[in-house]
Amino acid sequence: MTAEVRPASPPLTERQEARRRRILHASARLAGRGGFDAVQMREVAEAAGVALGTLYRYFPSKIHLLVATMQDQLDHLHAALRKRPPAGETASERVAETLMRAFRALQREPHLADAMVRALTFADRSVSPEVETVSRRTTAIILDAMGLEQPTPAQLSAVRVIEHTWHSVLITWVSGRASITQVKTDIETACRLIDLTAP
Amino acid sequence: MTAEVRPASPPLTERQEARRRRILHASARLAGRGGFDAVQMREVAEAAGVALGTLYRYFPSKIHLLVATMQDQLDHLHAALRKRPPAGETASERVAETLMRAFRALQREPHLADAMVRALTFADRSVSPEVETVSRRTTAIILDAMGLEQPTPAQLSAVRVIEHTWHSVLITWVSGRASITQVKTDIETACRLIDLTAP
DNA sequence: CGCTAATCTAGAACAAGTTACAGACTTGAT
DNA sequence: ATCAAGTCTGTAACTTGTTCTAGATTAGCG
Repeated sequence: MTAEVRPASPPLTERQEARRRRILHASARLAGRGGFDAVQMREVAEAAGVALGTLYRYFPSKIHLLVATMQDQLDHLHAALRKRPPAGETASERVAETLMRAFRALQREPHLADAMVRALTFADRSVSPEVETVSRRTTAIILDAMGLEQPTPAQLSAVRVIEHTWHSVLITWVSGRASITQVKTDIETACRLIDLTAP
Repeated sequence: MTAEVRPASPPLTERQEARRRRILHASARLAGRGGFDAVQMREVAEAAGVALGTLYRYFPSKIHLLVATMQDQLDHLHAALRKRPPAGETASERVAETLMRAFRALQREPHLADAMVRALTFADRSVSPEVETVSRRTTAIILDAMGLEQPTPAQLSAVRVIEHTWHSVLITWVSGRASITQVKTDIETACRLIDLTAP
């Protein structure tokens, strides 16, 4: 019920690392079909070839599991983005371009997006550290796109608002309440804040 | 599993209206204690003096119930805001002031806020109409604060981003990942977008 | 190798959201 | 006032996330 103290996790053995991978893989695969609801802990455990208790030892809840899945996907995305950086003239264009590229990646797996986004926003305090990690990685991606050495406090505020918009627009998109054009407009609108802070 | 077609709901008898009120009241009271988890359907039914099946006839899921609870609270808020409109000079100041007032109202009942915000963002497609209603009311509150007759498309975009920021910052606040000062800063930053669209 | 602690497995058990159903009660129209 | 249709009640069952337990396996160490 309350958050656990997380002592710096001991290094995993090879077989444990493999188990962890299998679990995350199974999670992503099931999510890729029916979304959040299709990720059922018993099925994940079976697909990963581990006992239910073991699954819970690795990921203390379904939300933890899905947030970890998201961390994983974000890593892939960040790597892909580094390979081909955005080409826009201004910082705000580059950020918007980057986020739209991320969005198109999500569009390719809408069910997976559903599972990850719902888990991320439903997460309670016990998952805060993991959600923070996701947030930091997102921030890093945006700052990368801006291409700044030392962002000013005003710029960091703008980035925060852009991130809020990003998360919330994803929610409305996965729940079918926003069209793809709407997503694009909202992201671009939020990105204008960057121009406001660097004239 | 899939969304139902909702035929324009027939008018409720007096006793039915009373039942509905009792249910919403019980929901808000339980939420006011332990938040989302404390709103347990069996307990709501018992506290409202209706059978479990009846509760589900009025609100087809826990999420529907909590979103309806939010609609209810928003109405109260909107009424209170109309009585004492925001006093700021510029539109963006007035919007920021209004949202901060709403935020202070939520702070007074943090558990209730938790329940409503979590439900709102976890809602899937089957709850879209109800969530849309909440969104429209929020938009109305913001437009009221701006005090405009005919908002331009650009201004409507800005309002959308402000709303995204509002929802997302609430999520981070209820999950303990953002301080109250952070909330204030983020709201004010988003509101700057309004100035950008009306020079 | 042989021991000990940690980990893993299989499966039962529990909790809360949701559904199903039989019988009692209301409502509205005649 | 009576009847049919719709609603409500009480209760059990079902589903899926989560916890627990007893015994098998594994890892690390002397």
